[in-house]
Amino acid sequence: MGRAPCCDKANVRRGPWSPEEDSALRRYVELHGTGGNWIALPQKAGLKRCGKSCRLRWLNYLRPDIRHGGFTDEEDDVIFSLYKSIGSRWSIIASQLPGRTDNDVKNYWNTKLKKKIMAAGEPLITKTHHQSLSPLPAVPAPTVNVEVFFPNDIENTTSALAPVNSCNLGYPFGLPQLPPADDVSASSSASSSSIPVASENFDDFFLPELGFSYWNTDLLTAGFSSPSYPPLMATCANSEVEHQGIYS
DNA sequence: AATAACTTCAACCGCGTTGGC
DNA sequence: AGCCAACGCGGTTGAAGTTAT
Repeated sequence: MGRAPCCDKANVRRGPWSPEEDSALRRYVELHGTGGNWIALPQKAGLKRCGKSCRLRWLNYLRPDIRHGGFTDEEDDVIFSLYKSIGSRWSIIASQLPGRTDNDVKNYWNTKLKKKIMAAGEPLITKTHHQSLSPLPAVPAPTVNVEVFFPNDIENTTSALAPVNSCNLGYPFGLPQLPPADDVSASSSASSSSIPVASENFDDFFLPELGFSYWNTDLLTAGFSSPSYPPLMATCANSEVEHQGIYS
């Protein structure tokens, strides 16, 4: 037995959205918000559409902050860099590109950027999502020292040495929230004596063969962040692994 | 001008995750 | 703790548009 369908397919419209449907959905969301319930929304908005379809249409096309049009070279760089690091995790990649959706980034990668990069002779070495989450038992959880620099930001440039017992070096899921301009506590924490304690899952994320394009989420949470991010440069070294790189 | 081949991207599908009960 | 509805995501599809022959 398969999964139950999310809606009654016989009684919902499918395929491309008409301008009338777009304006009905836009008007409803602008007046009432989504109410946190996409399933109930189409009926309230007078649409013969599946809630899932409404959600997708809003998120990928109708949202006011969506950017349409071609990708810039800077965006290309971000996509390629992140794809190399984390693979096809499009929602995370898109979250670093204001106004772009995961669907946009995915389509752009699959139809244009991948070909462009291959034509340029760049190797497309990456990890799939599942591979990147697989433990690597060959790498023992080490004690590491992490040194942090913010080359473009005087406020945060103070390098900080943060000894941690084990380190979940991972791509910074949820990039650091920028502290308010008058909030000095976040930026000063990077150089304070308050050492963040990393979590236990070092080998969940550590991919030594890719170099240090990974970062410790706990350190970011603790305030190792910069308004000028990227680039963020860091070194990570211990007796068994040593990496240095620039995230950009 | 016709049409085949190719490209683009909006939309769909189904699975994993989350959160409320 | 377990169930289940809803959400969110990544992979895939297919219609529409564009280019080549």
